[in-house]
Amino acid sequence: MADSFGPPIGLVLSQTAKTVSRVFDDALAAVGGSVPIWLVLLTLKSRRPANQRELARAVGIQGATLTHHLNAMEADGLITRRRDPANRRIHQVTLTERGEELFLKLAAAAQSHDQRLRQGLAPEEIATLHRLLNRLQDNVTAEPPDTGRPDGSLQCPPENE
Amino acid sequence: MADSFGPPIGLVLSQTAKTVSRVFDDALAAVGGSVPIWLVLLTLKSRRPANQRELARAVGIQGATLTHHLNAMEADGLITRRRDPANRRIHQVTLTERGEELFLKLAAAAQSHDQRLRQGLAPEEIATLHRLLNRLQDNVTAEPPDTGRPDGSLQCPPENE
DNA sequence: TATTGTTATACTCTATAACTATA
DNA sequence: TATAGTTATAGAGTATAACAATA
Repeated sequence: MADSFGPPIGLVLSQTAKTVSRVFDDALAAVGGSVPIWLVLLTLKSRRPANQRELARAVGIQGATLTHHLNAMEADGLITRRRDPANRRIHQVTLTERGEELFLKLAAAAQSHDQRLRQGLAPEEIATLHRLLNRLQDNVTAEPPDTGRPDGSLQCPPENE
Repeated sequence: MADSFGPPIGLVLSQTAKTVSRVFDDALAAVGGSVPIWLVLLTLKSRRPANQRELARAVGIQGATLTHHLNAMEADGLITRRRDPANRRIHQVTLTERGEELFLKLAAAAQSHDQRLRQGLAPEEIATLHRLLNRLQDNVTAEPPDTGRPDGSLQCPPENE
């Protein structure tokens, strides 16, 4: 593993993300939210997706998984789903007053979390970090080397037991 | 959120980690493993922890969670648990032949994954990435700012080295 | 009583497959 | 038949609380 130069970056990356995510989870939970809720609200506010599939894709989850979250959010009075009169298959997702309020709280928590993360880092360092992280993502999404799957479409017969 | 300078790094970090982790998961699954299994095997091989608590802490999970994984791994014939004659409370975890074999396969997959990740990145850039990621982790583990958790518990668990 | 680990239970996030309803 | 979304089900990973065994 430490073959080329140093510990596996994948390991460092996932451990860092795990630690940081837990703190973020706690911060969002402290004001009554969660990461999926935050991402859904953020996407609704910032991107105004035309339908749920688009929303799911933007959040990075499957449609059924999104439904799962939307059910909970609707039960909590954060959103409403109305059918589009023009195309009644489409459910238009809208934030309620409570949803807007929670969005603000979560946004504040997210921003505070981000400020904390940025402590002691110069803007150029942040930019470098972005660039390097994007590079990792590109490395892994483009051209599968051998064993992996590119976008999850192919199912390599696993040698699971 | 894009208040200070650019998109939240926490978001970029978690999205990158998610994408990269999924590819890594697939790579490990393709040879019959998983991330927790890999971390357990790797820790056993590299650190020879004295007991399960130490192992759990090194992997970054709770003791009960570790038991969960060890049960599955023992059922799969990857490890054995024997009581330490000197202190019969302690279960000594040892890799079986199959465990050693799987370790090698997972190590190869992990290394291949890591090489893929490093593509197009100079050693200095990798080093910079490590430094920046560690900084993020430190920022988040040291001195909690204010937003506590609802149950009032303290948040400084991992200490993942 | 303290320590080590297990069992029982449950939660969150995720996914796939089958289904309903529209078009 | 194709598209949008839901329901049903499942599985992985994690956690807490209560417990047993040992010291």
